Amino acid sequence: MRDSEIREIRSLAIFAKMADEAFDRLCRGAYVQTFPPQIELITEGEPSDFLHVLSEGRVEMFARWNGRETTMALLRPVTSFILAATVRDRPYLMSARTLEKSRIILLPSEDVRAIFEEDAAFARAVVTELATDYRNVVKNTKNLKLRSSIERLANYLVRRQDRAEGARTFQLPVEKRKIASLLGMTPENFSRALRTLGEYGVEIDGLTVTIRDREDLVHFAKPTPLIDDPST
Amino acid sequence: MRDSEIREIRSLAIFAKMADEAFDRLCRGAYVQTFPPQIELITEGEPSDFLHVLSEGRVEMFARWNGRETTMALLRPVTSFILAATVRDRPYLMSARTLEKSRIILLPSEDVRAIFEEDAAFARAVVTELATDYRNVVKNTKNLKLRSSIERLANYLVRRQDRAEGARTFQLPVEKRKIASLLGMTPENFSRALRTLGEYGVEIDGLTVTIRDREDLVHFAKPTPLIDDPST
DNA sequence: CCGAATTTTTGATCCAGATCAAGTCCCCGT
DNA sequence: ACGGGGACTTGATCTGGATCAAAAATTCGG
Repeated sequence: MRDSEIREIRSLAIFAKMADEAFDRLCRGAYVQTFPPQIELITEGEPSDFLHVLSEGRVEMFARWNGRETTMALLRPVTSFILAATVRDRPYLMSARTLEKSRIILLPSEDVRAIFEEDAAFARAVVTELATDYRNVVKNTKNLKLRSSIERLANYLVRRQDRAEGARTFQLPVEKRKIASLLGMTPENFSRALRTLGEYGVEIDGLTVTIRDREDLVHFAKPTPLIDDPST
Repeated sequence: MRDSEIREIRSLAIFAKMADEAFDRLCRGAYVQTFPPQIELITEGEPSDFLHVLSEGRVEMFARWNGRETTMALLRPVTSFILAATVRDRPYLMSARTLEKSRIILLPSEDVRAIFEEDAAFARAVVTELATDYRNVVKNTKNLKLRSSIERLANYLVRRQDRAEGARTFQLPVEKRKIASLLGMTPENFSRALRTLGEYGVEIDGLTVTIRDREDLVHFAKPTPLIDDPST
């Protein structure tokens, strides 16, 4: 593993405070791999042999049942993923695929669990991470159950604008069909919903979004930190 | 706190392995309260001052947004709830109300966090609990996004029968409207879906369900451990 | 730069599930 | 036992969103 990668991992909240010795041991068993786009990195149901860290590129988490498929999350560097499966030593609940050429760091789950037993700082960080993830999934459930699809889209755009530091114009992070699936809607419905939001000052050109009147959009979207703030 | 209650809490996986000293300290600050039915124990958005343990009775977790409300979970003894909010010292994401007369043990969140910092066994147990909870919410999301409402209901009944150790006849745990909301459907739609499942050998009389032909129902429901097994 | 494949949009239609409106049933307190 | 209120069911209707179909716009490999 490159020095830059080691520093990268180290900077993740989950690894930041653990003892050097433990961190070194974790890195010893780790390896890095670069994948082309559209590679299925992990498949739901399989044993969780590695904790994954996305170092470069883009990854989609998704799930399948009975011939259907839905996007569960879109990841960008630097993030770890499938921590819960690793910790519990249980099969993956979600699958993951690269959306573009991506570099993934693989940490053997056994090592992660072993070091977790020994290093208290690491254990605490894992708790914080899992609690945060848990709360984000709960927020997502509320989003799905309490809002219509157009409301979810409106709030998604508001959040995107926040992420773009409030810029009037910003880019959607991935193709629309993925965002549609993430929000629990079809591409067709997504497209129409976007047009409908034109009434509230949303303009769209390809992946470029312009929010003409944020006030107006927010008034419609009615965001709340209890659903829409990913940090709390 | 009564001796029986102390033993009760102690038997929860999350508290089972911690040091006696730490456990005693946790109990010292704890107190117990009995609530009548329909009392809102906690309200989303409020600071998470206590980790709650349901000792007797029944509790509903629910969430509100923009005048709408949805059931998030139904709890029965003995369970802790809102662990993630406590650990992260963040506002509750869900509200909770008693469905019947209930006894609740309240553990000051500050104590929980303090002891969590000191007692490694407790920290590990918290991780396991959070990872399990996280995975259950993910399963729930898959259930919501990948299945129609009648498929969710069919799988719910299969799970219920499992919980009743496979008995042909068993009782629904709460009023139907709550189950409907939990499954993300209206009471009317719930009622009709139940009738529709008659085709697959489901009979209903009040809260009493009889599964005439489990094979048939399972064939329709297509359960998978990656959604329907709460233990993995 | 061209052609093929994929995504996106638009239109038409369909359907699952919501809403509205009445009953009916059941529980519960007096 | 009776009356009242909520829960449940049933029917009628409506609608958000899905599906089907087919252009239009993009992307990408060669």
